[in-house]
Amino acid sequence: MKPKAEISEQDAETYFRFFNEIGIINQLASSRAERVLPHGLTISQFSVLNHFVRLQKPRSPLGLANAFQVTKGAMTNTLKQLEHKGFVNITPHETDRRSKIVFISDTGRKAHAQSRNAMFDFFKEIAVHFSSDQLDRHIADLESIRVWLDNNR
Amino acid sequence: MKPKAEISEQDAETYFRFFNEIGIINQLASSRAERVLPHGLTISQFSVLNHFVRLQKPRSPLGLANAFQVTKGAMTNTLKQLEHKGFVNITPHETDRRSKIVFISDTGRKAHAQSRNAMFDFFKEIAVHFSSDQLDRHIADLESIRVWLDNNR
DNA sequence: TGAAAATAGTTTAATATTAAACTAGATAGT
DNA sequence: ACTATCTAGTTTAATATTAAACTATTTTCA
Repeated sequence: MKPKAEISEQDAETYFRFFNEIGIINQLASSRAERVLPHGLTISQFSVLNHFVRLQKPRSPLGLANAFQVTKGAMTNTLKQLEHKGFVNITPHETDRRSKIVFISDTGRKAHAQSRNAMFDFFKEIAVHFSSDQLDRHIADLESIRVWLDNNR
Repeated sequence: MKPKAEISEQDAETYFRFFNEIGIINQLASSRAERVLPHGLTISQFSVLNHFVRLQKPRSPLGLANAFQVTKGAMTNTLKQLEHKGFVNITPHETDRRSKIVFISDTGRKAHAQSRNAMFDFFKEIAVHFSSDQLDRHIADLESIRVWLDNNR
């Protein structure tokens, strides 16, 4: 049995507001980001490109689905669109014929660079009002909450 | 022309991570909350009930849509389901025949009370690891970011 | 007062997502 | 080696959402 802390109505209100603010920020920031991204890229699609540019390694569809906490079906859809746009190459796995290997293409890299510029512009606008230091102060807590939620779902 | 701050790659990384953590937290917390809510209530539906219990005043569908930053169409859908479950009453506006007035019903209040208990249990689990004070420290900044995003979309 | 513009709500088509069923291929235990 | 189980990926049906078209009223103002 999991331990439970006692909390007051006040406390509950705080938790509720916290998740509420998070929900609205997510909605507003996502729709803004998708409006500035080129080639009709969604956040999901951009995230996959970004993953490859940062990690510099191919990955299976399932590996990507796990990395982004989405279902395999959702990743099938995202990859289908990236492939259709020519931004990733999908090849069969050498030995395991159930599996596939995905990697970013050269045009994909270009699209990623453009996307990053667009995001930069958005961030610059934010930066006028909220410094990266200011946001950085929140990240450690956000991360540990995210990890806890992930381990306790 | 909007002013833009100069930001570094590092800074951009911070902004990106911030919104990324927010996105994942939102996803995990929402799905967890919807799993514990009774009567198959979604977050959207619960939020509407919660609004009425806190504010104690009827409201038009459009007023609700604006309060929750969703489209009128989305609110039509949410209200249709709440009405179907018997949790809200929807009556025509006395004088303006384009408009409607929505208010929570008695069974709606009961469902809300149950929902609140379920949320409480969830919050209690979180509270073992993250105090309301700890989360409270983030709320002011989150709120001002939310407000800025809302005014600058 | 009458026409044009605005407002409230619904409907429609499109989209991203999930859970669950399904297919094909790999692995493990007897 | 055979069978049962597991794994990778796709497909399907359902859902919540948005933007845009549409209907019905109300308001504005010339």
